[in-house]
Amino acid sequence: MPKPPQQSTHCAAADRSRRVPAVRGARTAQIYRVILEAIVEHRLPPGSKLTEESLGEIFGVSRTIVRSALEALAHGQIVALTANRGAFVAAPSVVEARDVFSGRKLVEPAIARDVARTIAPPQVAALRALLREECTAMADNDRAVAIRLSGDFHVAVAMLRGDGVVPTFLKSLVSRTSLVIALYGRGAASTCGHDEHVEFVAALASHDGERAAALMIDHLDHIFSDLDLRARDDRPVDASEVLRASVGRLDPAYA
Amino acid sequence: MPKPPQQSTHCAAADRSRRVPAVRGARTAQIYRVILEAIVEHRLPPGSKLTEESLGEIFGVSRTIVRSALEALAHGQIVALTANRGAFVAAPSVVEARDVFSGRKLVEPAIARDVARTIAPPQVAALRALLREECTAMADNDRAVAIRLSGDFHVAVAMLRGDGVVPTFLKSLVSRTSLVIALYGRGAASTCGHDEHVEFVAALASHDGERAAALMIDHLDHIFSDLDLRARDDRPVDASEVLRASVGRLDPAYA
DNA sequence: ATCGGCTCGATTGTATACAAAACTTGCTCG
DNA sequence: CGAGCAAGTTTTGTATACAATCGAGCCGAT
Repeated sequence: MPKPPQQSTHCAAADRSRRVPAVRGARTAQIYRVILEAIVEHRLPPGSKLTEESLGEIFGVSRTIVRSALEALAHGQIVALTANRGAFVAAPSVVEARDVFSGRKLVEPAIARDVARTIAPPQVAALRALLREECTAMADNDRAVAIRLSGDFHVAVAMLRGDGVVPTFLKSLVSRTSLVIALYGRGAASTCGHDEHVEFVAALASHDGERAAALMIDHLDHIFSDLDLRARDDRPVDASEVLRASVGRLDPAYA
Repeated sequence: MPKPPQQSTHCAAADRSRRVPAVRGARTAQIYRVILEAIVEHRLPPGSKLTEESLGEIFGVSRTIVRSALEALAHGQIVALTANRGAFVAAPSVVEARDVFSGRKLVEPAIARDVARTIAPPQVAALRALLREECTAMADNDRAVAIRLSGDFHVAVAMLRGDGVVPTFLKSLVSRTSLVIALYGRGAASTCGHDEHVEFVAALASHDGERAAALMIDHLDHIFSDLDLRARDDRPVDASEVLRASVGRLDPAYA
């Protein structure tokens, strides 16, 4: 009988920038990441069809790998799988949209309270650095990146308690929030909670957990109330085009 | 271009008892469920090897399906995949064990506060019914079922707010808790928070959110402090045997 | 006796083949 | 002109084949 692997040293040391949920191969993880990023940055709108074979062609792998990545994405509700119909970028219903925000409103204030207690100056500085990036992106009118950074901020706050289940959960909620905004967001309002982020960091820095929690709730309410919850029909986009562009700026391995 | 599927009506209607995270086929879901149950009920101890081919033989499917189920389980950290080595029942490290409890202590009190506000008499009755089941199982000395029901109780509380992301997250934490107990639990202490459950329901019934939250924290602390966090080496068990038994009591389709 | 290396068997990683299902298109008929 | 049907095409679902990798056991050298 084979020996079990040594106990996992938590979430091991070195991964590149963003960790990816347990996905077997490196290639699967790569594809997972590229597709997720395209979705989160609104380059692939909700409802877009993700055909296994064309994805496989783009990434230079067989459907086997692509399927694995799609299943992983489906697990996080980023992609919807329909039997015999295939994979589509998820289009959260209004009910699901409410659910995502209800989840965030449950978890994030609790995180804020926790973090406010233990946060140290260098961590405050790190958050402020993120805010500056956000600011730059908004100044450049780079909407896609601004959306992503805005989400990254919330995740970064959660990660101050260390990586773990809660940050992972929040990551998934943040990604889905991006989908909700893609579907129901109107105009620029949804992206620019920037000032609210600044104020929130101030509350954290002064160890005022209650205030931080309250600000977080307001912030989430604000984003939510800026939605127009009547179904939109963004017309789907050709996934091949979008992803082929992504592959351009990847490791040479995927030339 | 194919039309995207209609927006998901939240978490669609009919599944059998327990829902399963987005897994494509019915067969994959079935296998997922059987393995998960065996793990949660401690019939498959942490570290057990799950060989694709033997599982495939047991369930009468090819490795393709088994792999899919294993990947889904790995996504919830119930199973650990190691490159070129295969799948093992996860053996959470001490760090991970702490993380799981820290996640639960963050989320469950918040849930409790929320539920206490809105709970109605029939829901209280439903929880009490669950408690009676728990009691029965403990009286019968049916440890495996008692463990599962104890977890089910926590999930049931979360589901009072409706199905959604938070209950799903909690389900995953509860499953992992079961693994932690399998590894580090000592004696019967870990299972029988039964009295604490009773008291907790009383707090909910009287709409005392603060008390319910406090009781929940105590309860989780109690379970956690009953652990012996020095690594145990349960010797792994033959997965084939255990699962073959499970298959016995399944749909005739898997004869 | 122990350590290092080698070969063999077992198991996973990936691609591909084939079957089933769904979508498309074009035709017929009302 | 539109609805309905039918063959053909595309795409998914599953099994299987083959290559790559890992671990175990054996052997020989120190």
